[in-house]
Amino acid sequence: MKEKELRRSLAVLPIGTVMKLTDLTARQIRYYEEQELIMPQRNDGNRRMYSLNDIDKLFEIKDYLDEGVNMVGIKEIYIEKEVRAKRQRELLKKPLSDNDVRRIFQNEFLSVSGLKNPDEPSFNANKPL
Amino acid sequence: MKEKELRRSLAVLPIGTVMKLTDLTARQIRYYEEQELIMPQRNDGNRRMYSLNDIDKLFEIKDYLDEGVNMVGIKEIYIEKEVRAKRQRELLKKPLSDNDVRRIFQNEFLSVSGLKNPDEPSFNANKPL
DNA sequence: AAGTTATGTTATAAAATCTAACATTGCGCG
DNA sequence: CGCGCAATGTTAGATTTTATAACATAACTT
Repeated sequence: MKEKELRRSLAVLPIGTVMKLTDLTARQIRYYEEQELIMPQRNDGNRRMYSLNDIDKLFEIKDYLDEGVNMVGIKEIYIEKEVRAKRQRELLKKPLSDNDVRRIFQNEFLSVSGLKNPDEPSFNANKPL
Repeated sequence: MKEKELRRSLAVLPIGTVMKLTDLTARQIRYYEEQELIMPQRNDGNRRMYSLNDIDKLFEIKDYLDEGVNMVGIKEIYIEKEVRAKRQRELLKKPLSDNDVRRIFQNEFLSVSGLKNPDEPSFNANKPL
């Protein structure tokens, strides 16, 4: 699946196409970039070029906004996501120790039972960080 | 797989992107269109917009040209291909009669044995049609 | 040698995008 | 209520990309 990942991350779409696909305005798309939610590449002439992954992310952003999450919240969500992804990558490298397994199991259990996961910082979009 | 087909046929790429992906010049890409080998869509502003299928086809065209096939030859190849595809679509609709099966088997046999397939018209790129 | 094919090159016009600034709208809050 | 900020709209002017069309050319065919 390395091939597919590469394709999805190829920056081949100009902003006009992205507008049509996502039903967002250029202003919105550039604003989300300003907020560092997406980082499109630039071509030789300084035009923004987007990948399919960028498209996916824009749809996600749209959904979050519809749900009432603000920019800061969305940023926070992606930071968390990245932290988790990195942790996951680490796990894939080294096999788990018994201790890791216990810790992971405990976290899972707490999450499922509806208790607060100590790893998941509380977050309120309307209160400043 | 209907979803994937749709995505592959979505016209989302401007010619600049296609140039980079295929390593063809704009002149070449437009010329192949003039020859009716590809038919990109146009956006509201009359700019050509290409799909992933178009990209695939351009790579194929490149390969044929490298092999020494000329435009007329490539056109012929695609006409044949389309005929076959259409026939295939028909087959998928109605179950085969015993006669169909025999005929198909025989054609397969002739092809594999290196004999001329009566269905495949002889074609010489350097002779006029 | 002349014609044809595939491609290069150039000029001119139109469309798409960029940045930056100012405008507007809706919402939380003292 | 009225202020302030967040998200988005709008506009202007510059730059880049693409379109069409015409003419040029190199390599083949005949």
